[in-house]
Amino acid sequence: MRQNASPRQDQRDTASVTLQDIAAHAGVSRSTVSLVLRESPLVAERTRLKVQRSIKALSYVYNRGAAALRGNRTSTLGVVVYDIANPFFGAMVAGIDAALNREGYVSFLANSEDSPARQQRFLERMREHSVDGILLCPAEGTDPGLIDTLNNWGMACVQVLRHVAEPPFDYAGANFYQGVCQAMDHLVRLGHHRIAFLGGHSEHSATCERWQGYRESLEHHQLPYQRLLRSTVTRRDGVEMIMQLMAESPTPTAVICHNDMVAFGAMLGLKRLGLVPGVDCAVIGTDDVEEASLSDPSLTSIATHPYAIGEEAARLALRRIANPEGAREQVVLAPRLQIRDSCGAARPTLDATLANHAAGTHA
Amino acid sequence: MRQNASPRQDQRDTASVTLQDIAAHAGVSRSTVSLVLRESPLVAERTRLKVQRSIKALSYVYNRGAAALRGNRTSTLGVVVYDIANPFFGAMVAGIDAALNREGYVSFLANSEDSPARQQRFLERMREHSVDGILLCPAEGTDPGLIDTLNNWGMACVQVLRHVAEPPFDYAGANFYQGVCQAMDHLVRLGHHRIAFLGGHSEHSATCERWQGYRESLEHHQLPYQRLLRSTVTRRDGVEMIMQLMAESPTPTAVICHNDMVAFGAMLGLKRLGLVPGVDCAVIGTDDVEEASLSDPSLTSIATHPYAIGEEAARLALRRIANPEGAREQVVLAPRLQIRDSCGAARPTLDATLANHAAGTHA
DNA sequence: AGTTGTTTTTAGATTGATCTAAAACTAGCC
DNA sequence: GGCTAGTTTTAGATCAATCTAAAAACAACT
Repeated sequence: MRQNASPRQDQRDTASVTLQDIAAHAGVSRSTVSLVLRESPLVAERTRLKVQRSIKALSYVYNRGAAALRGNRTSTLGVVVYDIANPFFGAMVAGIDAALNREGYVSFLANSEDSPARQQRFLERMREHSVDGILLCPAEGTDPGLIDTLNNWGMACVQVLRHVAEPPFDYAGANFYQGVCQAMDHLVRLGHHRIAFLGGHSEHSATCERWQGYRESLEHHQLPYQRLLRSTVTRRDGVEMIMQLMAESPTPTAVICHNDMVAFGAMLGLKRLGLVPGVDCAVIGTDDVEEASLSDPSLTSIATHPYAIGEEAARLALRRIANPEGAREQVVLAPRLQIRDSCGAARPTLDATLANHAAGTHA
Repeated sequence: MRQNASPRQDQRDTASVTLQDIAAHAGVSRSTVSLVLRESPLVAERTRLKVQRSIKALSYVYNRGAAALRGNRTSTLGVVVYDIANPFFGAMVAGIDAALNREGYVSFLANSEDSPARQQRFLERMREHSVDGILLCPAEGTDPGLIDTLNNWGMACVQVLRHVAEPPFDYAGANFYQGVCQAMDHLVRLGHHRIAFLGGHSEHSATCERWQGYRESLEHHQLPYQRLLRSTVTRRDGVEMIMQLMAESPTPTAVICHNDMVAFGAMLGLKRLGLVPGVDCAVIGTDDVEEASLSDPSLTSIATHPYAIGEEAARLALRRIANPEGAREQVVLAPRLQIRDSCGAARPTLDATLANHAAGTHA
């Protein structure tokens, strides 16, 4: 390919200008050019400039594949989420992308659709591509041993949002426990006594933490009413669960939802029943997605900051890659209760409505 | 690394079992093993089995980086979107992922945030990683020459949803023109005469196509009322635009929105004004995102099938990679008008409302 | 057995960077 | 000028695969 090195033909196989070519052009060795590229302090200022001029002149393109073969960094990362169509994950991926971009890293993305088999296939492919690390939102049913396996494969692995492995692991997520407690405190302060919790997959850490927050809060405030409905976490589930609850007796006066999708569903369900969210029943969501401020009524939500979680997870992965044997870290962001209209804090009619409901059931 | 080849130590640097090792174990040459891996018909059945047994026994991992260096396929693709937090793009990326996964390809994802500079940086990085192709939703303000540049770089480039280049190019998207015409026809059939169009960035192909559909449809149906509001395309924009329109005289009796987010905003704006979407003003969205069926009222929407577009775009890219000189293709999916409650088709009160409005203004 | 024609297999070069260890320069000093 | 110490530069091996062209194995014919 090099033999036809006519001086001006940079249109087709521009792609194959190599270190050797630069070296020849600048009158130095291949090794020197390599050092310049990697900004080594070893090379003298004069040669550095000379080489950089040649690099420009020949419009050289760094071949990361070749570099990765000899070196042991690919500057690539794998990202696994289980539902990329969910705007929460979209925001998280945007955060990951921004943080990696700053450091010259680039990421493969896979959507596991919560299938451990799909997840496994992707991870094996990542291994073939020798990524430096993995950001993993583990699919439901992921074997806890997977994290160790990944480490043995020589990839840094940061679990995000959910975790499945045994304690010393890298993790980035939100403090869901604390978030639910804040929401509970707020509702109790508003005078609610019958508070239900809607949704959650199964025994995931992220679900457990929320449920634990709910249960401990009930205990702490000595509330006897307890209603915890498990389900998948779509808008549709929200509709169905609220309808079920409202058919029971006594009905709850407030519900906290696993995420905002469920909360939107719950509000819609209330409307279908002719009830007013925030008046007849308070609704609090989790995540504070953009739509929360624009729904009717606007949704009170436990903000979990997906973009920031993505950034933190990416940064942690880069730290682990730089120092594989360092102590494992857990980055847990504090949530913030974003108060809006759906929990009725702003409505004067609420108290009366609550009193009404309460009268029908409890002493 | 090979020197300490103790027979049983497969825990740490398992990662470095190489073709050479397999060859030694199976008693054949490196070349033969390579042929087996690539499922070449040249190798005899017996040796093939023998080699495959050795591959299993040593738990070999294919090194795609090394293969890419010598060969000329990396089995990787770059995907550029401008807003991954938008569920529409989430669904599209899920479609891409599914289609690539089937063919053993894997994709780098970048979020350009509609910045041509960010987009450019990512594409240069992709070039360094020598991806086989790019799926590009061009950022606003992308230089039309970019597509040729990418082709000169030796990457297949498929534009998705928007296109900026001169005619012979690869593209996958929806027929937005046709979608808007369908919506217009439907509204006219319901008796609407004053139909506005809400939203659209600037001179993107995807926006132009919609506006053209709107304008030509007005002409075709000989409707004198024309109101086309440009804006970014968030829920908030929908609120603002509908409020502006409803303050004018005459007011529209129906609006078609650039996407579902704008439509949700428009419905919310109507409610804030004390009006009922689908009764006082019909609202039609575009995309048919999952939430459309669950809003209040449920939203009539021009379904554009993002998942399918993603799949088609990925498949087209793979075709182009297999045959770089083949004729360029445009895959344009037909939209389908998903009729629900927000355009009032189901409400008996609509006609009266329309008559009412019409009386106030026209002959 | 020798020739021909397939079918299999292989040695050795190649891809484009990095690494190691040594060589080639400097400058400073006796 | 010779010697040391420090700074720059470089040759050559290396990473793990693929490719090319030729060799080896085998079968089928005279």
